Amino acid sequence: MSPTIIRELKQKKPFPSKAEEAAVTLLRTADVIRRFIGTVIEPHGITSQQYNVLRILRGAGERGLPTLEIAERMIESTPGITRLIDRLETKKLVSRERCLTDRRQVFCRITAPGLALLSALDAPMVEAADTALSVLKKTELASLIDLLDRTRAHSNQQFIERRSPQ
Amino acid sequence: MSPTIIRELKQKKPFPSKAEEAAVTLLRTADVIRRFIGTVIEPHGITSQQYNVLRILRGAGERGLPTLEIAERMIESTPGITRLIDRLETKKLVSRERCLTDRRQVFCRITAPGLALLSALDAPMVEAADTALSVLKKTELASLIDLLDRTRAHSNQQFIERRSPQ
DNA sequence: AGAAGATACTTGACTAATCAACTAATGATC
DNA sequence: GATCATTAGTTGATTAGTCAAGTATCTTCT
Repeated sequence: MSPTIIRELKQKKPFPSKAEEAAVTLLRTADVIRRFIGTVIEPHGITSQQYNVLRILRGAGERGLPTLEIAERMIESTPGITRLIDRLETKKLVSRERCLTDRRQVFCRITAPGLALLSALDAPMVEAADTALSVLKKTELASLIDLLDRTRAHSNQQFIERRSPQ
Repeated sequence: MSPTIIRELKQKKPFPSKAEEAAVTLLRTADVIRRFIGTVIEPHGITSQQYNVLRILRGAGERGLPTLEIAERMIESTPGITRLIDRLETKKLVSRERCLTDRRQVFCRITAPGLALLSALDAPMVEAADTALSVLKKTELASLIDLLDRTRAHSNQQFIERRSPQ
């Protein structure tokens, strides 16, 4: 019964559509979470995006991953993946090597300092997420995840169709 | 029963905490929605952030709003509000005027071309949001909004406490 | 009234994101 | 096996975002 987002953004009129209200609510909530998580990551000298890349590379293990494969796995997609990784390489947190079997590809690997940095962030990150979402009960958390998963699957499909209509 | 986000990001291991999974899911879903909405707005020559400012100013009416008041109402907060509005002024979509009673403040108002641009976007925006969220039933939409509202309220509080601990 | 503090921006310097070419390597086809 | 298309990544130019410091104005408190 309480149109929270309307009060929060000091809107005079209610949203014409519930879907639009949900979209605005989703974007604003994500922004709050993003900034909250940022306060955990950024004091360690890397951005959230760089953290994301390191996590992906840790998950990928010894072999590493080709550059664009990393881009595809990022939480927030970015066309600037090359320079993002340039900065991580400058900080000695990742290393790069051209692939021998397919010389177009460049494999990226996380370094020991990179792994150490991630280790230091593991506990604080879990704690931050727990804190941010601790208002929700277990079942609510599960239902939030489910609603978001379905929304994402569907709107991603719409996004793809809109960009490349056949 | 399906850990969608794990498959999607090609993670090998499940998330150690449900809260972390929810946070990642939330951020990624917001990113998809943001890009989807971007495809509607950006062909009109403005960014999503600029669109957000115009919407706020349309809602504010004749009197307009002081610069920092706009920043507070934005969906995604930005410290670069001055230059964001500079760009809108250059495009003649907003006008600015120093307040006479408090000469520190600068009131921003949306111009006629700004209003026209918004009008052109109203229907497509509602449609985009509807499309993006059309997988969810009415009750699910309401419950998503509720879960997000509560999450945001709580984590925003945590964010504030963490930044300025007394 | 004059000083101290708070507000409301603004600016400068720097970093990062975006888009559109561009190169190099590979694969597919005739 | 030359040609065309595709893939993988890079680079350049432009735009946008971030953080710290600065200026002007107002408020409060002696």
